[in-house]
Amino acid sequence: MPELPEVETVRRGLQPVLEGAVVLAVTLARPALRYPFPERFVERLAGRRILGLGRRSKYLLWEIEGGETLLAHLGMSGSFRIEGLGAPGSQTSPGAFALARSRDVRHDHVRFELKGGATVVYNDPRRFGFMDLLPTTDLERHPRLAGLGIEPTSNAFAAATLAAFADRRTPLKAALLDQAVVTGLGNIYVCEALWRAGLDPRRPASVLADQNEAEKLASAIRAVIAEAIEAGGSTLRDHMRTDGTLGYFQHRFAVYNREGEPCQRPGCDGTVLRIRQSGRSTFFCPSCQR
DNA sequence: CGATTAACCTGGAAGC
DNA sequence: TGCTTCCAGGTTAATC
Repeated sequence: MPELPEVETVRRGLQPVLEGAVVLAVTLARPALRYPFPERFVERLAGRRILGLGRRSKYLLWEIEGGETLLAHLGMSGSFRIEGLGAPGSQTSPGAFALARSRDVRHDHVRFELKGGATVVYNDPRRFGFMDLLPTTDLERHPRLAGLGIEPTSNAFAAATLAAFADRRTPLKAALLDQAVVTGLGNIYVCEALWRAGLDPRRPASVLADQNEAEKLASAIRAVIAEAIEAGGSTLRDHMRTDGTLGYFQHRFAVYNREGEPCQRPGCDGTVLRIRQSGRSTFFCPSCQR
């Protein structure tokens, strides 16, 4: 499910419940998700306080008292939900699950019981997600985090970041999906950002050697990510917030999932096209994306 | 080196 | 009502 905006939405939903909370018990329904759970996962968490909840790219980082960090990735279909919270307005609305992919308790894989009565449940039908637990001091060296590029939400991200592609002939689409230069983008937001920038996804990434194009694309990425976070992410099938409500940025897609529809750019009479690039669908308007 | 493809898994939608 | 095929917000190992 999740690109950066969806993971950030989940982080913001979990933060008020997890930050400062003490883990009473952890229950695993199976020995592995995509990868096995780390050694003594349950024992290393039980009785500990959660100090903070961060995010790097599409990874959630739970800072645990005692110097360890829990790393969680949602894969394609992972979600967290909160149970047992009495606070008004934070209860899961009964109809909410039915709107996203139907939830099945068979896919509840991890339960974190917190002191005070709340339980955080990780559900993941496809099990492409995973969790790891490691000393916080080793975090940057974790194989999954070590190669990640700049966050598009950070002040460090600019047109100059994209100049790294100046000598790359790979298509723009593939370049932006690669997490090594800019990190956090996935299939949806790459398509949307390239449409906003008016760039053809098939163009060689070396087009970004042009300062003008790099500026346009950088601000398109920045804007689409910020707007999507603001909207609580995009719900296609699985993504939901921790209270069970859905993201709504999907209603603002210009091209993603809009094959055959007229291009929304004022003055453009093109039609949204779907093609296949490196095994994934790309949506774009061939008439105004050059 | 760079660039596609297959694989990991389940379930929903579309086609016949 | 089936039964089959395709497709999905990701990542990575294997294969050109």
